[in-house]
Amino acid sequence: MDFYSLSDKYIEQELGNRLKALRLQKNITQKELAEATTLSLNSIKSLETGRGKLSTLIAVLRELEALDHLDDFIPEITISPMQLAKMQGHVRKRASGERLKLQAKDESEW
Amino acid sequence: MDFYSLSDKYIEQELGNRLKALRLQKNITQKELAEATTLSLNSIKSLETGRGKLSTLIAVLRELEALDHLDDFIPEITISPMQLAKMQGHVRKRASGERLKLQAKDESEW
DNA sequence: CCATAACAGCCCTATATAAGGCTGTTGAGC
DNA sequence: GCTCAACAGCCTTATATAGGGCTGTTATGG
Repeated sequence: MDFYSLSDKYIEQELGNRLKALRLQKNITQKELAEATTLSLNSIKSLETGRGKLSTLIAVLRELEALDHLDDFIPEITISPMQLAKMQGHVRKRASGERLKLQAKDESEW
Repeated sequence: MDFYSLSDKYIEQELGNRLKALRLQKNITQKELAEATTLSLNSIKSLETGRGKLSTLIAVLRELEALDHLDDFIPEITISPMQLAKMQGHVRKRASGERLKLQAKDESEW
């Protein structure tokens, strides 16, 4: 699946669809999920349409027992000994110096 | 990494930290990232402290070229031919019938 | 050591999500 | 086919995030 060819909105909706599919696979109702997470039914419904906050997502993932792959998603950056040596043991805390120019998103609808 | 033993807040913060590390690895400033995503500097800063919306996260991941692992994170549910046969070709659209009881979160601070 | 860009953290206002309720639709089980 | 729980969608109010600005701190390059 190549997400880069898809719009942000589409990805959000797809994420919502998958959360719903995950819930149904476990045969849990939206109401039950709301109660288990102490969130409102509306928040669960919104999340399954792709909207919502990070905190909502994480609470739901925990209840759906789907937090496991968070590590693959946004991996912890591990600095190899070689890299660390090259940086003389110094870990960068700010971006600086010459950088690639990122192109800003244009006006076209995403 | 066992996320289930960690609080939601901690996980959110950890996620923010990793996004920041990812950005620094690419030597991009928060301001550059804000411009590239057409988000505000404040939104980027908030995201890196673990707060924010799903839409913000996805926009940033796209710019950091980190959308790839979204699939592993919340995989598309693929129904095996055997399962599909067991369900007689019917895909469940609602939770129903007998279900496990989920325990609601108690008052203790997460 | 010095100058400065990168960043954290606060402010205020605009906007979107969260919560709670209510109505209409539909799929699952009988 | 019927019934009713599960769900979608809309409304209102409360709350959190987004946007923009400003100040103080500090990592980084010179």
